[in-house]
Amino acid sequence: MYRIGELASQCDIKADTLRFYEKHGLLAPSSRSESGYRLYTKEDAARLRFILRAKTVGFTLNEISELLSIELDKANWACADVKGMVDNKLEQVESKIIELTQFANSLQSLSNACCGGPDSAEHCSILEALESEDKQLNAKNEIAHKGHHHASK
Amino acid sequence: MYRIGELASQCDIKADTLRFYEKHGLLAPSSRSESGYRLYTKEDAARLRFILRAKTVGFTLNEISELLSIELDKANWACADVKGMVDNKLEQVESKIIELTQFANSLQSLSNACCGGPDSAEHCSILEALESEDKQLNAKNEIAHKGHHHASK
DNA sequence: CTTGACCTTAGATTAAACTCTAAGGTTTAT
DNA sequence: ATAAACCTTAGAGTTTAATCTAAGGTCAAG
Repeated sequence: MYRIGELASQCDIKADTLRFYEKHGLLAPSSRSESGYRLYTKEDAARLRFILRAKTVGFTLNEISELLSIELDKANWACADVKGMVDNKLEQVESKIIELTQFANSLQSLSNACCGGPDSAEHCSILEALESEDKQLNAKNEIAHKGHHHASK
Repeated sequence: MYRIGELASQCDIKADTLRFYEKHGLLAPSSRSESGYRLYTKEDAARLRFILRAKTVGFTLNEISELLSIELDKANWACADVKGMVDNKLEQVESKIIELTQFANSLQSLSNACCGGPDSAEHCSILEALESEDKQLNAKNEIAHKGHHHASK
């Protein structure tokens, strides 16, 4: 059982942020002490790490709470509904991975093009890298769109 | 050459957002028409797509402009500086990819655990998936930390 | 037995990233 | 030639996600 300050410092956030998440339905402590202190379990901590990870990869708190609501409502949902919702989110995550990978490729090719020496970087342009990335992107999209429809948003 | 509204609707954003990006040094049109209209080139559009992609994968506008400043200043930087900065960002991108992949694994295992039928989802818990994900995560970190130092932040 | 580091609440303030409003100039379509 | 649909600026308003403030209760160490 962690108290609010312990959990906060463990996860490198403020206690305020935990109270904020609680107020907005993302994470409530499993119990309270006699004196009313919030008491977080290991499971609460796992849930928090999930929230923080989701945030760093670009999900909004609303999207995250949508995801977590699957857990809260599980008794009231049919398994098929849950699966649908999860698969939907999974598609979003996978398209983010694709974008990030393209992003990484773009940076990698810039880094590769760069001599790394003491001379001016006149000929190391991120835009040059971007342009080649866009060409790659278009090529990949053509392949991707052959196989399956991508109905995000 | 695109005018502001054309580029905006092409990229599914508001013209306001383009003016905002200009004011904050992220993207200025390459030229103006006689009457003062912003005129964006294909390269400007590529830069915009880069910005938007970076945003969807969780970079802040500040981080993005730091990235793009490499391009603007390239004549004043040594190639080694550019390479260092790019490699630094690349590390951030790669750790985001790792986090997203873990995220995707977690969702995938939830989806797999789910019978997908009309029964209650009582036993399909995202937390169950998260817990196994955390175990995986710890195992992976141990492996990852053997090979190389990870100095993010 | 009190000082300092915790905890509580509710509500105000901040920062980032838009988004809109006002007041007006320009261009294209009929 | 005039209305609709653009464009301009400057600045105000909104949303999201915290972060801080005020006013006070609790606890462990000296």
